[in-house]
Amino acid sequence: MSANRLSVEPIGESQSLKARAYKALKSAITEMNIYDSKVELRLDERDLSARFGISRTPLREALAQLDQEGLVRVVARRGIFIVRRTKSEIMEMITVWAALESMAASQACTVASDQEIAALHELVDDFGQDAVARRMGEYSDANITFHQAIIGLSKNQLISDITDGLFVHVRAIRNRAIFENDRAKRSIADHKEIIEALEARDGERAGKLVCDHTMRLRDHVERYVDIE
Amino acid sequence: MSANRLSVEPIGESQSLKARAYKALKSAITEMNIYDSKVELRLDERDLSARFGISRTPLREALAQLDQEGLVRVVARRGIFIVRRTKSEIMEMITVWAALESMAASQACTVASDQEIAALHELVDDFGQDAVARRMGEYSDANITFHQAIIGLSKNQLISDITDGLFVHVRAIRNRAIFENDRAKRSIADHKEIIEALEARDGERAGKLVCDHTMRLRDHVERYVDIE
DNA sequence: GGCTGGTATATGGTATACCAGAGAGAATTC
DNA sequence: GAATTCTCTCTGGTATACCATATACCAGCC
Repeated sequence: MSANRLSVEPIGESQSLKARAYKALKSAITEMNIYDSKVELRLDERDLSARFGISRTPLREALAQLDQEGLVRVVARRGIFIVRRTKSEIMEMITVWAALESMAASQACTVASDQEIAALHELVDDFGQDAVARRMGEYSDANITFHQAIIGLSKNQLISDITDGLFVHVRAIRNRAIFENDRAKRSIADHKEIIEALEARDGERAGKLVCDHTMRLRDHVERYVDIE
Repeated sequence: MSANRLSVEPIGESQSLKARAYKALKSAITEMNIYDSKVELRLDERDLSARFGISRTPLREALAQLDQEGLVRVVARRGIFIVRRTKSEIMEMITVWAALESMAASQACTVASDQEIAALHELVDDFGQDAVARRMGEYSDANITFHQAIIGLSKNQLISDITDGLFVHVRAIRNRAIFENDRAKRSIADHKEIIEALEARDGERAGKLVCDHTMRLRDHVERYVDIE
């Protein structure tokens, strides 16, 4: 190591208080099981600012951002409430997810490299039938990882950004038996088929497979998941 | 615009200053031709708050929201800048638009009423060949109206919200010869075909037609529109 | 004369005080 | 005792003062 040269990265890059409050709040909200029983859905600006050790101003800006993202709803002189999405809103999100990932898969066939596509195998193979028997939470995460990977192959940053926003909400109901065992097995078969289409550079087929796959999930949630 | 029309706001004062500042700024930004020559792209918080007659606090919140939407970029101790999207960003937006409107058309086949679909004819027929010769700006607006109508038929609020956000950006480059005469004629033919598919309740075909139609626009912009 | 380092200022970030309206519970009326 | 009104408090909205730093400009040293 060249000790004769000063470290080029003293940086520090101290984030703004707003950004830090935003991250902290977002992860706190997404971690908690807002669909379970009687969790407190109300927040208080002054209380939060005190607990974060910052003033209300940057905290308010963070809350305003979360409000726009739909994680929280700020009501004048009433309070700040963590929002539970309705079932139909979840349906809409999955529909948008299906449309965008389908397009991403289609595009990936022309812009992704062979290595990138090949890398998808790991995301599926690591999760054989034994693993399926593990906690569904793990499978759910691996499942979302796979889908995010496909989206990433499209090199379309906007699609990635939008779907990331959606996954935050969809993940919140993952524990509600969306992915039970049978679905997991079927899901893995679907995933392998999708990879095949990508490897064959068949954009139309890849798009259709992805769309159908996700729309089946949508129908499943519609039928078996009970929210509210 | 009809200035003699009654204000749609029954009360007017109930909106927060933030909301009003947001609306005012957003319309001001979207109206200006930010891709033209040497427009001033820099904003100043204090100057704006003075001109709006409000304090910096609600103005800053409005700006933060515009920042998150991507219309503006707030840089600490540097300034606030109206952002010009890059060409590749516009490409991504049109791609997302294609994916979502395609899905919307497909869904519309099952959830839209006959009357709702029939109403689409007006949006196309009112714009015959004569009208095509009018200012392209008008056509562009009518064009977007048609697409928004299809999206509305899907009854998917999320798709409407996302695409509304995209149209704001796409409209900003509408004057840059996206829709020249030939394309307009072809476009109208496409639109009629789309309506046929919807009337036949052929979701798959409607989706594909819409997708192809918009992706052709994408290719056109890719080839002929020069940004930056 | 040109580079270096200090300094003024412009600008977004943050803290804080105050405002106004919604709600709950006390006070009042019948 | 029940319905109504009043008041008090709690909460988000707004105004304002101050803070920290990026930038430009200026002075001074080589």
